[in-house]
Amino acid sequence: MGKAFKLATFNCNSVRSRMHIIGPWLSRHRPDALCLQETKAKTEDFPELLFSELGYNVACCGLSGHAGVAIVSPHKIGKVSFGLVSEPHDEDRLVEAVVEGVTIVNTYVPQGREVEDEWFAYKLEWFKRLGRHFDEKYTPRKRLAWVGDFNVAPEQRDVYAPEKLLDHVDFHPEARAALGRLRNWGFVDVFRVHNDEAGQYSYYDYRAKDPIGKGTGWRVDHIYATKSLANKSTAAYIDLEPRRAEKPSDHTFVIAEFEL
DNA sequence: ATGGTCGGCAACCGA
Repeated sequence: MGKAFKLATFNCNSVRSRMHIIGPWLSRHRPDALCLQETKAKTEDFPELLFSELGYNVACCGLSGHAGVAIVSPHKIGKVSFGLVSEPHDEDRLVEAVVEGVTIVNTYVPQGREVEDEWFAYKLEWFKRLGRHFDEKYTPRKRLAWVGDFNVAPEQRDVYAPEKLLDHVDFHPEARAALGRLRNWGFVDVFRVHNDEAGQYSYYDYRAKDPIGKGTGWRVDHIYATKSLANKSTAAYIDLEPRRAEKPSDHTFVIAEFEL
C-alpha cells in the first residue's frame, strides 16, 4: 500500500469571490494539491492568508484581473515556475511545481474566442508550444500530472451536442487534434480510466437555464497523467458542488486519487 | 433560433 495522493483542479472564475466554496471544500476534502485557474487576482492580491489559515501553501501568478493560476497544497511546494519556456510566456496561464514527488503542470489554456479569430490560432499554437515545453523539461517516463482548464472537450461524449458544436473553439476538430497530439506525447486522461459514461461534465454555462437538469455541459477541465503516474490512480470524479452552491461557479472540481 | 450570466472593474470585454 502506497501513500495516498489526492489531486484536484478547479476553474474558480475569481478566487476572491469563490472562497465561500473553496475554503469549506478544502477543509472537507483535504486534497494534497488543488490547482486553480482564472484566479483573476494579481499575484499580490491573491488571498494567501485565507489559504494559510486552512494549512495550505500557495504558489500563484496573476498579471491582471484576468486569467491567473495557482497551486495550493498542505505540503511543501517545490521547484515552482511560471509560464511556458517560449515567448510569450503567459506566466498567468501556467504554473508548475513538485508536490510529494509528483510534478504538477497546471494550465489555463487560452479559450480562443471564435474559430475565425486570431486567438483561436493562438490557442492551437499554445498547445504546440506546451508540447515543446514538455519536451524541454520532462520525459513521458516521469511521474507527471498535467491538469487544468484545457478549454477542449476531447471526445463526442464530452459535450452535450457534438454535431452542433463542431465550430466551437472548445470542440473544433483542430482543437481536439492539438490536444490529441499532446496526449500522444505520453498522457492518459485519468478521468476516463475510471469513467466511461457520456454526460460527465465539468463546465456549465452561466447563461443557460437549468444546465445541469438539461445536461448542457462540457468536460473541459482535466487531469492527465503520464503512464507511470496514471497506473497508480485509484479513482477520478467530478464534484458538482460549486455549480450548485449559492453564488455558484460555472466550473466544477475534478478530482483524481492515487496510491503512490 | 437567439440570448441568456457572471467577474473585474467602473464601460464594456471576456468566458
